Amino acid sequence: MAVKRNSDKYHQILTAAIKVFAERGFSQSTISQIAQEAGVADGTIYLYFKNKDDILVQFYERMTEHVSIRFWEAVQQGQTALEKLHNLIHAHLELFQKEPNGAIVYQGETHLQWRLVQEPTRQMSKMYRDVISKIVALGQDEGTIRGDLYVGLVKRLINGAVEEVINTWIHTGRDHDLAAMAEPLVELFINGIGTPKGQHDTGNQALQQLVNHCGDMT
Amino acid sequence: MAVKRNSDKYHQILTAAIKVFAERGFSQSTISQIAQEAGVADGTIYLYFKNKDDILVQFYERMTEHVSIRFWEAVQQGQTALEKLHNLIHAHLELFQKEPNGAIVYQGETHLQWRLVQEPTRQMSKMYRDVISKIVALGQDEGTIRGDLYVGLVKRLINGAVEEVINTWIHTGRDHDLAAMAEPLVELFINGIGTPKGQHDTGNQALQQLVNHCGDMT
Amino acid sequence: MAVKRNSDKYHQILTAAIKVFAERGFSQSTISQIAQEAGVADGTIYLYFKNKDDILVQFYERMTEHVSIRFWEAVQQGQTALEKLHNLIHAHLELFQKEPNGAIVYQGETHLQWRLVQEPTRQMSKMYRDVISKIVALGQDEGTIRGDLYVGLVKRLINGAVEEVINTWIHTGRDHDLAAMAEPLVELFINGIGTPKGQHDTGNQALQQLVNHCGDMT
Amino acid sequence: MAVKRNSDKYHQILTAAIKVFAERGFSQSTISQIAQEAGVADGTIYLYFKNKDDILVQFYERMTEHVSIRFWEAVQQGQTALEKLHNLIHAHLELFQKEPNGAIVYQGETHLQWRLVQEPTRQMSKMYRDVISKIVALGQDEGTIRGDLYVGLVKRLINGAVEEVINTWIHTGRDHDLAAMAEPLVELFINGIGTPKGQHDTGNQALQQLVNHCGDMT
DNA sequence: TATGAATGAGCCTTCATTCAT
DNA sequence: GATGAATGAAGGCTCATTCAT
Repeated sequence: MAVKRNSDKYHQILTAAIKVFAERGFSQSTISQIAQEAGVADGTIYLYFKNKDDILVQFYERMTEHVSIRFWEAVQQGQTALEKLHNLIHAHLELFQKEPNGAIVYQGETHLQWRLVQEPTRQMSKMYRDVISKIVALGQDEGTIRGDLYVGLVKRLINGAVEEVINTWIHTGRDHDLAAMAEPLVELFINGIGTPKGQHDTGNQALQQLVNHCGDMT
Repeated sequence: MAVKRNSDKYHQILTAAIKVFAERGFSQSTISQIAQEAGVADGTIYLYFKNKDDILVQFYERMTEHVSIRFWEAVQQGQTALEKLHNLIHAHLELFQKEPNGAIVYQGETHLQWRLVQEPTRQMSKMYRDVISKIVALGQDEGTIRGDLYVGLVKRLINGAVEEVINTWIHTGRDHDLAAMAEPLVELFINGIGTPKGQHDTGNQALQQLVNHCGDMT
Repeated sequence: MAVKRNSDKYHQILTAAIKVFAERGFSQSTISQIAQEAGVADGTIYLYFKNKDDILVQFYERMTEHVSIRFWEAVQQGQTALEKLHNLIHAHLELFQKEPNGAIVYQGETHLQWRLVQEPTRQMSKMYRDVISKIVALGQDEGTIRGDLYVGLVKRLINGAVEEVINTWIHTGRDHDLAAMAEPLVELFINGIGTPKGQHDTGNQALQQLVNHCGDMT
Repeated sequence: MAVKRNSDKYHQILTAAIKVFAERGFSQSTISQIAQEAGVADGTIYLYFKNKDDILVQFYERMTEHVSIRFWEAVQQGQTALEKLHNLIHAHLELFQKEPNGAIVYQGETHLQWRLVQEPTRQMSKMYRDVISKIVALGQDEGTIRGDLYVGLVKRLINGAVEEVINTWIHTGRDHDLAAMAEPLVELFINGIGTPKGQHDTGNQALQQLVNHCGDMT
């Protein structure tokens, strides 16, 4: 344990572990498989990690930190709310596209290893919410984003949709360009799937009622 | 195996298993824990299920079938596309709210036990896509849903958002009314988070460009 | 246990058990398999047999008794020692040819289930020795069988050869006529594989010494 | 599995296993018993053997090879057919006397674990037949062994008798000198149990007929 | 008598973890 | 630091046996 967490071996093992976890799932992966993938002896792993769980935990901690930095960075590089939102989603997709193993593990094990990764997951969730919150506020200032939004729900809408896009990508052979989905996604978030409002009189009272009613939430 | 799959014991064991799986994850759950929870002997489980995997598989098969029926039912009970969409999402949320353990297992193990539940998962995904597809087509006929939509993405948007809402509910103690989230969700899907289009001149050219560009997808 | 050991069910089960034992070996056979083969419920077996071991034990007891009777009968139907010997071996081969499952179980499990079948096996061995002993004595009286024989060894010679012939028959698909091997076997027992003694002067002193030396045993 | 098959531990475990198998039979033996007998942990066995079956298989393979070498060696050290036959049988008895556990397992499990040890058993059988075949041919050249023999049957005669002698030895406390049985056995094989042919006129026509008839086989 | 669902002890096997080298 | 043989606890699964019907 006195071994530095930045040595080559450390990263070698962590990378190998994530690859194995991605292929077989955390519980179905064995220390031996990780050791073999990393090209080290089984025992060596215990010089860098407290135990098997610890590998996952350290991955989550690093992933959370890495993602946080990258997301804030992406958001800052946009001027308008819309640009920021686009950059956020693009960064999200790009990151997971570049590190598909990390993506698989991150998205797959989050729910199952809840106990282990509770804390990093909470941080990640909070960070995402803060980012969205900031973008929404800016957009509202700009007049490009509606004022009557429940940010918590918007965060779930965006995060859920993005993760579902990533999941589909993972399970369909990862052949298409994931990052390219950022634009159509943003467009859907902004405009919705309904016909432009105010442009025509829908005459459909029930729909208007439902939509109006739905819009009450703040 | 010669024992009926509709007996009391069968459901007793399946229910117990789902509860245990929800609490500890499939891989961390033991047959003994399930047996204890079900109030039967370990060996009894093997009179109703081929092996541990089979419990999960049978749960998925039943869940898929149940959900399919329920979703189509819900959609049929709506007149307009909007009503149908609302009913679908409400049914989804309500179902998982009523059976939180099933929800946890279903959403949690899908990715990890991919090998085992591949087929049911594919069916479920296809069913969801078909439902969305039908609603979108109807809405386009009605003039309430945009014509320039990529249904695959819409499905991911809606499904992802709904599942994220469920996940959040699961991980926050399940205290609020999950089904009540249907209306605000639908409203977001329909109207998006942007300000009503055409009502004001945004003056922000970059945004318009981005949004316009995004809108190209068909 | 109060159930008669001569009812139809009893024989039905015993026959089924021997068939299953012959196919899979005693240890690899299950009560369920036997029950299925016999067309009865698992529990029914325990009305006729104390436990699984008891099935084998009762088979051995019956087999031993049956074989004893048959062998003595065969021997009595011969006049000369040679005829008796031939009849014995023919009966042995014929019996096992008619009941190959019994043969397989009898020959296969004898050594392995030694503890269980010790007593019947001892009886069988003793009976065989007695039969051979009687035949040898008669032959010596007749002048057709050598006087300088160690009966214990003769019994092993004959019994071993016959059982090996049966084993080979079992493991080669049981296609040839087993009982027909009686005559050539007897001929070998009587005349040996050496050239007729006294007919030629072997000139090979070492051989004569060895054979003479061997002949010392009484 | 990556562990050498010639290490001390390997032999330690194999020896222990054969001892346990000899005492209780293969099916009734447990890995724990073997581990305890070998003085290792249960898991250690799986570093050297794929599974329980593999222990038996490896034993058979080694036994077959060892026996083959030893038998051919013994045969080569004899000059005449008779000497060779004697050496073969003596080697057989001596080998099994020195390793009684191996003998018990080898003779006992051959039939029952047929599936597992089919191949080694076939090799052993073929080897034995080849050895006998060679000896018989030599003896016929020398004029010491009859010309009208069916080698297959001779092999069964000799092998069966020798194995029966070994079995009896095993089941009678192994107190007498097994190897010493080689000479009387050979003498019986060569001369048979009948009175010397041609020395006296047996007057018993039926016997002569039978024996003559039997002798027809080639 | 007959049934067969239920039981639970016991076994094979895996694998995280340790430690002597 | 690095190794990998050794450990042994734990889990999935089987199956002989029982017993309520």
